[in-house]
Amino acid sequence: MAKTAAKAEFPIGALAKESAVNIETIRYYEKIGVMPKAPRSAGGYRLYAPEHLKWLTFIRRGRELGFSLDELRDLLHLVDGHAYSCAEVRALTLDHVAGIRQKIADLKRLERVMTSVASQCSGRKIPDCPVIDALFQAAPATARSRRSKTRGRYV
Amino acid sequence: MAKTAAKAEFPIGALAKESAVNIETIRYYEKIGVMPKAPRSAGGYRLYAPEHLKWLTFIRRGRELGFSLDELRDLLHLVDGHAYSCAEVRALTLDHVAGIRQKIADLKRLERVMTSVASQCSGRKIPDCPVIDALFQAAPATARSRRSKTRGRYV
DNA sequence: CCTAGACCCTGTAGTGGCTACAGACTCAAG
DNA sequence: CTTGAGTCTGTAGCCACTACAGGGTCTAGG
Repeated sequence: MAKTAAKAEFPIGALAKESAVNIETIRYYEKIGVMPKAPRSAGGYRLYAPEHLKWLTFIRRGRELGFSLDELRDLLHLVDGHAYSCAEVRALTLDHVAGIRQKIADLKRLERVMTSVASQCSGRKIPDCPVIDALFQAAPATARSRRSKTRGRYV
Repeated sequence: MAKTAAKAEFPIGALAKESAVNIETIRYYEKIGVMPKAPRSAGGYRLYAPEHLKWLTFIRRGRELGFSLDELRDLLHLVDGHAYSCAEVRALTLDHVAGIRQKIADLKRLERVMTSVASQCSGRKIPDCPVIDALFQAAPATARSRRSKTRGRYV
């Protein structure tokens, strides 16, 4: 446990448990450069320090709040270099909120359509279902269906 | 235009234009069995009839309403065999609506968190941003973060 | 010292729903 | 017969993981 090493190193399994992030995901994060490369033991095991846990927690939280790994990488580089201003970060965040609002609006529209269509269902065993009919009709214009960047289907 | 063929056959490009679905996507749909295999011309071109357009419109609409291709395949097989009851379809639809509501709720929660965090930003150029601080803190329990089936990140 | 078993390693392939290419072929008009 | 638009197949890429296979390492107990 104490050899020549720094304070309190731990292997990837412990980091996974602490952070509630999968081992494979951690390795993946390292591979794509979202997590820094961990130093290795003589046998090739990754060795982590508390900073890594903070870093990973940041990523997990960010993912939960809907940031992409790309965005988080940028954010982390900003933070790591202490070169960020609160205004920068807020701008990024508000951008993000705008995206979320858009998604909520889209989903609400969807909910309205689906509900109204389903409510017309008779429940009888005939091939005359309004849901099916609705699906056979082309959509009315579908405005705003290609927003750059936020191109995910999210549904 | 009229050889020995049936009424009004057209190639994939026309179908793509009519349906507003990409050519590649149509071929992909055929490959994975969501679209039926189209008959071919002597030279190997796919030939489509109006039924195919209806079928594809159904898929596009369904996708816009958030059905997965799997769900649509089932739906289409039901419809194609005329074996569906309106009740069956309604059940599937309402299930779907429930999923949408869940997503809306999640996104609203997200929006609230992000907005409140961003609103605390001073805009000054110091390394003391509440967004960053929030990201460094572990999430509070994160209840309901693993709902089977609806496992997409949707954000 | 040896062994068992828990842990870790790399690399590859799969998920969903497409999109984008390369390189070859077909078709219709001039 | 040529030209150029359209089409063909097959493969690889996107995102953010997840799930293996087939090996190596570490450590506690005998």
